[in-house]
Amino acid sequence: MSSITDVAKLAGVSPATVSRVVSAATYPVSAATRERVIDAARELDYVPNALARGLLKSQVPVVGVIVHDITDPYFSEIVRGVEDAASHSGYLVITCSSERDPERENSYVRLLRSMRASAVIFAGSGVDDPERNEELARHLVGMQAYGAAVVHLSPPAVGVPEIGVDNAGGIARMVRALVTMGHRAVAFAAGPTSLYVARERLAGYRRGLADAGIGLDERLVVTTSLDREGGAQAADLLLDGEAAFTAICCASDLLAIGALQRLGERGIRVPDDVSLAGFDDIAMAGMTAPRLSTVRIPLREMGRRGFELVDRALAGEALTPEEMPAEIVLRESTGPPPAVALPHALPAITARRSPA
Amino acid sequence: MSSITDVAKLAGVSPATVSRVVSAATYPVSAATRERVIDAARELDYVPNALARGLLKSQVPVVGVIVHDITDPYFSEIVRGVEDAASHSGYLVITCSSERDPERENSYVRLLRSMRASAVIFAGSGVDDPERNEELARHLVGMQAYGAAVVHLSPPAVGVPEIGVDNAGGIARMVRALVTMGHRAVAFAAGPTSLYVARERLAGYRRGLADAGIGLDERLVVTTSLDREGGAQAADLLLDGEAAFTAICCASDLLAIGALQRLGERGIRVPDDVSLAGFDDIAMAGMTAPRLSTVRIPLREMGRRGFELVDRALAGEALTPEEMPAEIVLRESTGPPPAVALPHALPAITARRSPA
DNA sequence: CTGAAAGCGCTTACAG
DNA sequence: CTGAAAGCGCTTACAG
Repeated sequence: MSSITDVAKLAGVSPATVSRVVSAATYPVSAATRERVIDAARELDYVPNALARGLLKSQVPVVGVIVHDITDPYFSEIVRGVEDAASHSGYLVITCSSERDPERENSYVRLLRSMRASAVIFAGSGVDDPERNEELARHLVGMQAYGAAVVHLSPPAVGVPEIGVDNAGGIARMVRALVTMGHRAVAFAAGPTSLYVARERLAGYRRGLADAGIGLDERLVVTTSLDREGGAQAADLLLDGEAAFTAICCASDLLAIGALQRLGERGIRVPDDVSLAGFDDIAMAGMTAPRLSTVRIPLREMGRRGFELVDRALAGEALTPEEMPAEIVLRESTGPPPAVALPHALPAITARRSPA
Repeated sequence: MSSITDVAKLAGVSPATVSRVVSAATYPVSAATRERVIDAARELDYVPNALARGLLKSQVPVVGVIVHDITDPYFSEIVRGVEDAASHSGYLVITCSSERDPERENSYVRLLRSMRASAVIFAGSGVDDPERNEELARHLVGMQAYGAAVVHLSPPAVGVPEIGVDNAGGIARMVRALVTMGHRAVAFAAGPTSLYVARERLAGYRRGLADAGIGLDERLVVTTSLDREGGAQAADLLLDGEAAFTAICCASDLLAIGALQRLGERGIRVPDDVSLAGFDDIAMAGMTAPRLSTVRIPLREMGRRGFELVDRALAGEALTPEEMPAEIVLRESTGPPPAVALPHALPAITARRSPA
């Protein structure tokens, strides 16, 4: 491994001069000297040591992204956006799948701090855990002390996110679209109330109903986990309940996909017997049969924008909160309501199945 | 930001002593001193500077994973496995979506080198590009020069991968399973021949056919891209071709999902009219309707194992190549062949649709 | 335009 | 068991 000193020797100049031509800095160096340095660097296959540089600058061009799970398409899409923007500026991105576990999250942030990462981007929604927040806050203060930026892509435990999502508006619009199709009894599969996003989306459901002048039937709101299992569970709960419904609005695509599957297992056709809508518009939403109607969030764009904010913050600019749009996209999983609503239609559906 | 010196002062000891208690090293320090240091460190919220440490050790506990696209579930699963294993050892993982572009790949590896990352794991299959390989090789030599490990999870341009996958065996077994169900005319949707994996999987198809004593019909092998679009294209090609087939074996799940969708659009039922099989067993394979029969590769496990090898290599051990198994999982997209094979059954299928 | 020198925050022989 | 000193590879005032 050749160092700056090796290059300096070979080029017959001082290390300071090599530094001046090799680093991005714009510093006057004579053309002849510059060329000799470049030749020497190439000859020695010199690659600057970012650690040494980072030690001086007290940070390295690395940004960490805290996600729930990189395997969840919602997050991998965001991470990709961050990566695209970051790599343009010569930054590397570290992925941290915290599984929403405060301990893992803290340990990741501590590691990021010890590495003097230039920034942390929180892509997942916060969970309510005062204990977590105490230690996390300490690390964040520590990071800011050496000049790192912190950006939230979703509401943090306290305060406003640098980049929010119009979660409530998105769901409200979807509910209204369903009402326009003729639905009056729209159920809602909500995520856990400990998650900010889930709460916002539930609020959107309420608002959508209110906008349409439809009263809320608490029996039509089922709270489960924000994944596929939760969706299956929600479908069962609704089907085994008393309240009539002709559409199910889900707080996430994964939830909707789980519901779609369970509905299929129970012989219920979508959208003939019931309409179904998701949220997020992950790639998978366009691959199901029928394809899912959903609310689209520009996930990748959100990641990109997240890095842009990091870049700005690093440049000393103050950040003003912004919000990503959430627009509905209607595909084949939604349609007009059936003649008889579920779960009352269940016996007929079962009968329809058996002879086949 | 307090440094080791600050802690030393507060504890009334030398920086060397602080280093000895704070770093993982097992060095004799009296219990009393140790305690004073720990108290001082806590009081100052001291977090060691990994950059300074890395400068001395000439590497930081960071490993880079080069993937095609973190958004592709095949790769995010692997990355998650690496992450799980890495975080146990206090390593951070950097994701690099190269899009199989030699330039991006080189630039990522160079960045990793400048950061003195402890290792690079190549998760994607190599592409044939001599030019790429020249620069890449230089960077890899550079990394090894400072003690970094390099691990391939798929065949590299030259040599044997540290962790291979039984691609050929997996496809061969799937072909045999289809033959057992009664199929004789099994088509194959292959990936681009420039990709090692794609070539291996094609070889598996050939072998499977040979094992079953069935002659190869070149018209039944269609070469497209390894994604959803490729799958739709493959379905069209086969359907618009002359050769009869009752099953389609795909080189990847994404390919199979694309084919499934196109088949559906053209009114063809799976598995009634044609059987369909994928490869990889990404999460999505279990969510389609019908659920996809496929060949399962333990992706996450592969990632975990990849980091374990890094760990070993870093400890100075020599690595011996190993192979991950690929086992078939039969779900609902495969079944007995229809009475009349495609594409000859097409007119009847079209007729079946129209009246509806 | 160029160089000598100090220093970023650690670790590690070397003494004691 | 503890400490003083050197050095990892850079960058940046400060001189010239």
